[in-house]
This record gives sequence, C-alpha cells and structure tokens, in this order.
Amino acid sequence: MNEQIAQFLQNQNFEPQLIEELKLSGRLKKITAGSAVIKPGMPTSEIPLVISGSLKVMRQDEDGKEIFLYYLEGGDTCAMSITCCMESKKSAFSAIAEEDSTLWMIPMAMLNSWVAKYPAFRKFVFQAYQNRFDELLTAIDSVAFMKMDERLYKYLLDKKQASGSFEIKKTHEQIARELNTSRVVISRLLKQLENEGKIEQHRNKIDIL
Amino acid sequence: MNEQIAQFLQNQNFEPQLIEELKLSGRLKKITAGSAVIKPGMPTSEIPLVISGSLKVMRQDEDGKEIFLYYLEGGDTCAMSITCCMESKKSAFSAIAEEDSTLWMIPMAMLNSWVAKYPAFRKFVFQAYQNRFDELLTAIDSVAFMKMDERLYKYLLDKKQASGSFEIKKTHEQIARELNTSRVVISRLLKQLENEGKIEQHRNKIDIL
DNA sequence: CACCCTATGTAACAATTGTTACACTATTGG
DNA sequence: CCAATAGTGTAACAATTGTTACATAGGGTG
Repeated sequence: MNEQIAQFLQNQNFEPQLIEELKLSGRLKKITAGSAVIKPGMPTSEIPLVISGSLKVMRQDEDGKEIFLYYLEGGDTCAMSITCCMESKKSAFSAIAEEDSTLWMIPMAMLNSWVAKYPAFRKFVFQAYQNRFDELLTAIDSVAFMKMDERLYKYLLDKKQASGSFEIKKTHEQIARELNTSRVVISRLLKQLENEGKIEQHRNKIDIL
Repeated sequence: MNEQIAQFLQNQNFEPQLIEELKLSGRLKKITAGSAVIKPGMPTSEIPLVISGSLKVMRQDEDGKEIFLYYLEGGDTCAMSITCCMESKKSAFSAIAEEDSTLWMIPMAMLNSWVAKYPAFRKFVFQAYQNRFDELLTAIDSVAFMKMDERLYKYLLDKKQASGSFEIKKTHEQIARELNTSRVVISRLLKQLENEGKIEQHRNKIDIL
C-alpha cells in the first residue's frame, strides 16, 4: 500500500469507510509509457483509477484503423471499462499509457454495492460518466464538424493541456495514426501551422508557440 | 395515469415499490412528430423515459451545424439528460420526436435516491449509460471511419430499423442536415444507391430494397 | 567514416466532398 | 387553371483529403 494512493483517496472526498474498502480490495498497477491497460477484445474485471500519469483512450474499427478519443488523467476513471465490465463485453477501444502512470485497480465486482452504499462513490461514478460523455461528444465534434487542419491543431493543444508541456514528442506518423489519416497529410498541415507561426518543428518533437 | 404507462413499468422488472414511486412522481408527456423534447441550451429537470414512439438525438455545434447521433425508442431513456441534469448544464444536443411519441417524465431530483434504493433502477440507469455509450461510439465510427456513401446507407438502414418500415419519409435536404453535408451530395449518392439497386426513390420518400 | 534506418519535405496526381447554378417536376393554394 | 414553392437531377468546378513516389536529413552502430 502506497502513500501516494492513500493521499489520493483522501483527496476525493470519499467516505472514510469507502476509502478503507478501496484500499483493501484494490491493487496497485504501475504501467510504463506506451503499454496498454486495455486492449480491444481483452475482457477485464477491474476498473482503473488513474492516480498519476495519463492514459490515451482510442477507438478502433475492424480493420485496424483507429482514432484518438480523449485522455484520462489523475483522478479520472474509465467509464467505458465500467459499462464494459458490467456487460462483460469485449472492448472496442484501448487505453494506452501516454507516460509512465500509476493506477489503482478496483474490482468490478464491488462497484454495484459501493454505488448503493456510498453517496460519494455514486457521485464519483456519475461524474465520471458525465465527463466521458462530454469528451466523447467533443471527439464527435472534431470529426464531424472540423477540417483536418483544425483537428490537428486542436489535437496538439489537447496534448499540450494533458501533458502540461509545450513540447510534443511524437512523430508525424504517430499523429497521423491517432487522427486516422496519412503521414503525408500531417506533414503538409504541420508545415502550414509552422508557416502560420503556431508551432515549431524538430525531429520527433513539436513545440507549441 | 395511463394504462399504457402502467403496463410499461410492469415490463421493466422494476421493484413494485419503485413502480409506485415512478407512477406517483412522474408525469405523462405526449409529443407530436417533429417537435423537440430537448433543445440546445434548454435546461431541464426531468428525464424522459420513452414509452412509445422514438426520439432522434442530434448533436449541434456553435454555428448551427448538426449531426445525427442515435434514436431513443420504447424502453430507452436519455443518459445525456441525466448527466446534464446532474450538472444542470446546458445541453449541447437535442432530442426531437421522429414520430408521435409518449414519454414518462421523471423528476431528476428523485434519481439519486432511487439509484441508491432500488437495484433494478440502478441496473436500468447503468444499462442506459452502456447503451448510449455504445451508440455514441458507433456514431464516431461512422464519421471517423466511413465515407459519405457508406454513412448514408447505414443511416438509411438505421432509420429502417428504428421505424420498422421500409419506407423512409424524408427529403434529401433533411437527410443532408442530419449527416452534416449538402443536399446535392445526398442526391448524388442516393442516385448511386438507386443504380446499385439498394433503394428506390420517390418524392419525399425512399424505399429500402 | 560508411551504412542503415527512421523521420521529414515535397511534387504530382487521384478520389472524395463541397459549392454554385440552373433545369425540371410535383404539389399546393388561390 | 395558373402561379408559387418545394423537391429532385445534373453539370461544372473548387477545395479538401488521400496516395504514390522519391529526395533529403538526422542519428545511431559497427
């Protein structure tokens, strides 16, 4: 049992007894940047609670195409895992650590009773749904209403926001994958953004100005 | 208090006491095809439970562009209303009756306690979230991964499914609005689908073959 | 240093989608 | 019946996005 976790749970306004239960039945999971917490088709019986770091949530279709949905950061939890677990359906999305992250995995089996028993936990779960819903809608806005150059710029700004850094360490190829387009298109539009003075490019790295 | 409602509540596997509460604190709302149950920016303190008919849920952006998300049909409820109400935020989506529909409006205020008190209601709410989440993801798949001709055909099939009819009574203009494109594009692609023998066109009406 | 692999730049072209303009037809209301 | 309006068909063109192909540059390794 980690001090960081204990501290984290204190900060969530959870009932003391709930905190005890969370401590007892959860387990720590450290995950290194780039590896997956949830993979498509991988059934899971635990719900990840993000203590530190961040997870990148992506949707994928049958033929391997994928698209970035949103980031989960400290204090977030994965609403899709919840619904997924409840139906024990296979997930059509993945959650990948963007940076080294610490998770507190809580068993799905407890969820139902905690929601009934602890108002603070109920609030937490509903809040999570609300946030994820909003983020999904924002993702829809991007693909439905915006052109690729706007989507790209928004993507960069989101990434800056999530990482708290002006430097984005990704290749054009990686960005293209997350926006479901091709590398050439991204290179073209990044060059355009650079000409507009919005970014500065380096190898494997983009600076947001 | 309507016989249809009573019947409906019986069929949901709700606890008898919950059914009583739902009957007592809800109210009937009949709505004619084309009118809105929820409009963007309209705050609401009630959650609609669809008894019969169907609601079309659309997302809109700031400059009036919009896109179809999914249908709510008998037995469904609007998860976005729930989260929306809980945060008493303005809704960035609308729900419009596709056909004459009957709703049972339940006060948001009761939700929290019912979720705590009635396992069946808890299940119902989580199930609603799960379904809406899935539908949002499906909507994302459409706009993110499919070309307009596929999206259009999928749209027609969804509509057929939701209405239970092979006839779709919509103009090209209306369809264009729901897919966030232009009338000319829809006319072009519908003609294409007709040539492929997938549909048959008439004025104000399309037959799915 | 030579070699290799990855990342980026760029041109040329194709496919898709969006826009404008106008013709024609069906329906409606006087 | 006539005029007005709404719905559809179609062509021509523009803008955006996708694809292919190849050049160049940076960084690491033997």
